[in-house]
Amino acid sequence: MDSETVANGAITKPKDSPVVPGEFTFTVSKTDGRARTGEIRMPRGVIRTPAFMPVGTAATVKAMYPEQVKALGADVVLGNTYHLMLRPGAERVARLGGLHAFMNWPYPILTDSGGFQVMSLAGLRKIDETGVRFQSHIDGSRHVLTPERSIEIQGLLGSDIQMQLDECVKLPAEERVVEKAMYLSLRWAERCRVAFGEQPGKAMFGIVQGGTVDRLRIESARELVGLSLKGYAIGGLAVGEPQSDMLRTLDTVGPYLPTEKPRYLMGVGTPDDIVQSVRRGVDMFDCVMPTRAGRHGLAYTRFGRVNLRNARHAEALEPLDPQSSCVASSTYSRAYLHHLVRANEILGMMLLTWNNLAYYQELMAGLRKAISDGRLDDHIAEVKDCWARGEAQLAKNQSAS
RNA sequence: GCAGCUGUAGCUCAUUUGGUUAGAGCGUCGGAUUGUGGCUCCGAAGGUCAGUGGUUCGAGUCCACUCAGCUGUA
Repeated sequence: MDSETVANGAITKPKDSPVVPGEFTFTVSKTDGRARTGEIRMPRGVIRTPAFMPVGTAATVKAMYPEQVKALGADVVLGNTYHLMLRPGAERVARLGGLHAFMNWPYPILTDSGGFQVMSLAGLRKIDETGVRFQSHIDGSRHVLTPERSIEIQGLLGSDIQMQLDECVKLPAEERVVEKAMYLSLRWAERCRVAFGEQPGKAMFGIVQGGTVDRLRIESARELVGLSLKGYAIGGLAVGEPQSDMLRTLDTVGPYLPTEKPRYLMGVGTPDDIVQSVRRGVDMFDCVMPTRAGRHGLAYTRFGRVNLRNARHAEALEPLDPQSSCVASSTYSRAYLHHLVRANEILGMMLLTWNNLAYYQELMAGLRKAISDGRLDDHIAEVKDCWARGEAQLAKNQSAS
């Protein structure tokens, strides 16, 4: 564990992170098959890729101190247009000095455009060429989000990597629905690019859509690349389709994306999803899995998943992972975590979120090193073997008790 | 002591004038969760309807007694 984070049991003030003026750049230092490792540089810092970005929707990575998130090795967090525009409001965040100062995270921030949340959260929503009309899930108030307004909001927040507004379709869906959403997203990408203009040191990413239809994905990627953006996201995956469909879609899209630009697979995923996607050349990920699962009592570890709600942990004195450098993983007994989760105690959420993010960052660091060393496939085999052995052990303990 | 009320799943309660296999919420035991609602969803286990006896073709339901709890009263 980074001593900075736990010195004297207190969260310490982070060292100032002076903003270094400069361009937004991506350099690949090593490849292994289709996988690559490298760095995205921008004034607020460096993102080591492949990267996992903890999700900090409402200007907080839930149940974590920002200082902890950084100490775990996260170089960038995700913030959210939809949530922040509703509460506390983009203009207010701007008046308060921007999102970085507001949430005490001086490092890079990527913001989602709000398209996905409108699909997954908002009530009554209407999508047309101009944008999205929706009702807030908080108070029912009515709002309009256009591509231009989404970029404006992300600018007010001070986001370093801004996402185009897109329409994300839940799968399975009819092909014509997916196609319509893909073309609308393309037109919105162009409007977002114009609205974003030229902003040194910052980037706007486009989002490839098209469901699991190869023809649509290829068309989407081709058109987007024509806009020569600074990075390309693959959206609309892990939204209900089997993993095999997702991986096949990555295989399809990969060749159409420029190798010198970062690739971001949005909303993914489980450790296995991430490992498989890194092999296919993805550089960036974000997912609520480690944080949400943590709040619900599920731990991700080197030895697979552990559901701490389960009665079998009630008197288990061993920690989640005695070898881990993370305090939450190596010091607290499963019995204690079980109790905290059952009692719905805040500390339970904090410790499990901490453990999960630690594991995710450890997973990414391992993948980066393996790519550097040119032994990614061997490394992945080891990682998966460890999950399998852990879960077999858990099953054995269960049948024994 | 007397009178009244109450007794159904671990808990809080349903169960139309007696009528198929007594239900719900919470809890318990599992599972799901992928560009975050600490939200939510799915499945399972769990009952001698306080007990005994009676009336009836048929009783959680009606009657008697016993037990337990609550309230009032001398």
